[in-house]
Amino acid sequence: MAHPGYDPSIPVDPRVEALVNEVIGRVADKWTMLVLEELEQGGELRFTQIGKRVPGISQKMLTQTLRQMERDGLLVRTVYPVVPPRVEYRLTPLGNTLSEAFCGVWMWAENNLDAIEAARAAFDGRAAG
Amino acid sequence: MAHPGYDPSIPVDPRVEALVNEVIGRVADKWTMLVLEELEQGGELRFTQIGKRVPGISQKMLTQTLRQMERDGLLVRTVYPVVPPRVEYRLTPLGNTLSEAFCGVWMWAENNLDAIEAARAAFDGRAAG
DNA sequence: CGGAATCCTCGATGATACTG
DNA sequence: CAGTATCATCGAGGATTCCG
Repeated sequence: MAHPGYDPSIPVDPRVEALVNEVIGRVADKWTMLVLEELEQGGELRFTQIGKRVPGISQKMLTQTLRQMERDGLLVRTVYPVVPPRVEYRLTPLGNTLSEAFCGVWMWAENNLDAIEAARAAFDGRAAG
Repeated sequence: MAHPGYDPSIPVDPRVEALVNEVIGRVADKWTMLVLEELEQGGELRFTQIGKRVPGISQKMLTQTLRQMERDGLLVRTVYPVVPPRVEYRLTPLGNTLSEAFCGVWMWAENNLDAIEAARAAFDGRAAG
């Protein structure tokens, strides 16, 4: 991987590499990224609030995403024993650092939207013509 | 989104936001990220070389991923008219900047593998016990 | 070698209904 | 409200075959 500290001459532990890939695959998940962003913005949010803030997510995927994130230590789930039930989600410090790490990608996407659209138009033009 | 320049009081153009989400969804794709890393490391690589370096990718997905990345302007595809065919792929500057942007996420994953495994173990222990 | 085309499967996801 | 459980689908992706 091309990041500081990577040296191709030093073989990476395959188990470590596999786990990194698995973790990347997980956190790079569409819903995970969107939920992460909403909690970063919103602080502590309830189940339904998150659902409203993430357009298009189904209740099933929201539950599933939140469970995985909780299991990975990205957020904490707090149940208030009241009726009706009240469940709050908030990022852990680990979740916050991941959010920061993704910051560069969000900025890249915003900064390069035009370049990408231009590239696509050029590519499609080539394909057509 | 929680990144510099984001202000919730300024409504984001929905079209821009949709496109950002689409781009994020694309580049955050598992295969895209892995191919990006290999090209960042390897410089100019041939189709088969990339396939070997990305364990588990099928020929179909490799082709598909490379086409999308080419269309998005992340890499250039060069065909040498020789026999047998020789096709080289290399990142564009845009591809390089994306790779840099992802660098933070790779580092996060590596640096926090232990924390994630510990969180999972704790979560699973709670669930079982 | 570097694909394109085809078929097929399986898992991710959505929709729906029910519950503490 | 915040889920769980169940069923249905749909498309991503793998396997295979063929080609310039």
